[in-house]
Amino acid sequence: MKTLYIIAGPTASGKTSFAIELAQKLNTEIVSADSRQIFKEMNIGVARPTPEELSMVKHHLIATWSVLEDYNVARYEKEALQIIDSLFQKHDNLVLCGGSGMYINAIVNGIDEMPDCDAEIRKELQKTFEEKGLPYLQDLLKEKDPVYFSEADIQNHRRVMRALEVCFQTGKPFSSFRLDKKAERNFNIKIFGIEREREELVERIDTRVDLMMQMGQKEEARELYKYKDLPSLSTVGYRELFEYFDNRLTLDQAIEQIKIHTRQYAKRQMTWFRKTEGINWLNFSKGNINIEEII
RNA sequence: GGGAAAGUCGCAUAGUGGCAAUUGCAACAGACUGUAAAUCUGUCCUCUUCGGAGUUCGGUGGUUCGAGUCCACCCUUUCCCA
Repeated sequence: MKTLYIIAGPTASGKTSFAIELAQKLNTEIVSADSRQIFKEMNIGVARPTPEELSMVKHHLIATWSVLEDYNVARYEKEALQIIDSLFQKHDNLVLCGGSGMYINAIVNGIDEMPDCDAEIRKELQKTFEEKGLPYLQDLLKEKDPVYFSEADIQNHRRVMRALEVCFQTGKPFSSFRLDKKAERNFNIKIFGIEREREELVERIDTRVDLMMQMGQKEEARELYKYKDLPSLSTVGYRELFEYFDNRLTLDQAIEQIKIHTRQYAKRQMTWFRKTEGINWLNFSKGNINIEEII
């Protein structure tokens, strides 16, 4: 039976180097589960593994798509699964490493099949949202899909709009597609969560942000400024620098904001992973982890 | 030395006689089925059997039924003139 080793955890916890070590021990390859490292235009700011690291172990789904692309979890699930299947042809074990909880969840539990939606519909909804506000969309959802309306987070305009776009696209309620069916996978899954004491994680985040700046994150962001309104560029480490370019922040303020927002992101990741079923926590703040033991 | 302004719950900010006190940030907890490094929710003086109870607005006194708000003095800070 094939086994997929999943390495999850908050940003700056040390997933990358651990995954590489593990993959080397298992003599296998790594599939990324990172919603931002997948873009080829983003490098420094998303802490993509270095060329050296990438050469140590073969990586997949890193720098493979353009930020212009409309990427999403469903695409990720399909693509990653395909890669995983083909890699299992020649390997007994594989490593999946990343911090995007939803992406990992799509691999582990699957995600219900939903019809594609025209970009036009989303644009229309966005416009309606800006012109008429959330309450209007809430009313619309209540009418189109009372089931989802009663159970969804109605305050979250993203949730409301996503449901509506499916309703409009298909003429059926969004909830009718939400089967919450657990996917069958033909391989074993072992999930490990990397954990660090908060104080240490904060330190690591701060140092990493400073290092990114030294490595030219400002220049990278400048290059991507033209894409600043794309969803993919709505990313910590970029949006703050865009504000600096717009003279809304000083450079020091932008850097400070990046550090704060990265901490908050890490916290959200922990909230997500804490509820992940079957996760084995490895506390890197408390001594060394013996890889042999977890294999 | 003289004059002016200001001190509010971690930081910033509102409040000019009825206030446990506005808003933003941070922090903490949480949600998450196609934007997910996104987006959203709750808590945030203390205690609480969640009904309340007890302490607050630089300090000390005072006026008032009632003071963050008015008065006096003191302390501290900033600015201007020396």
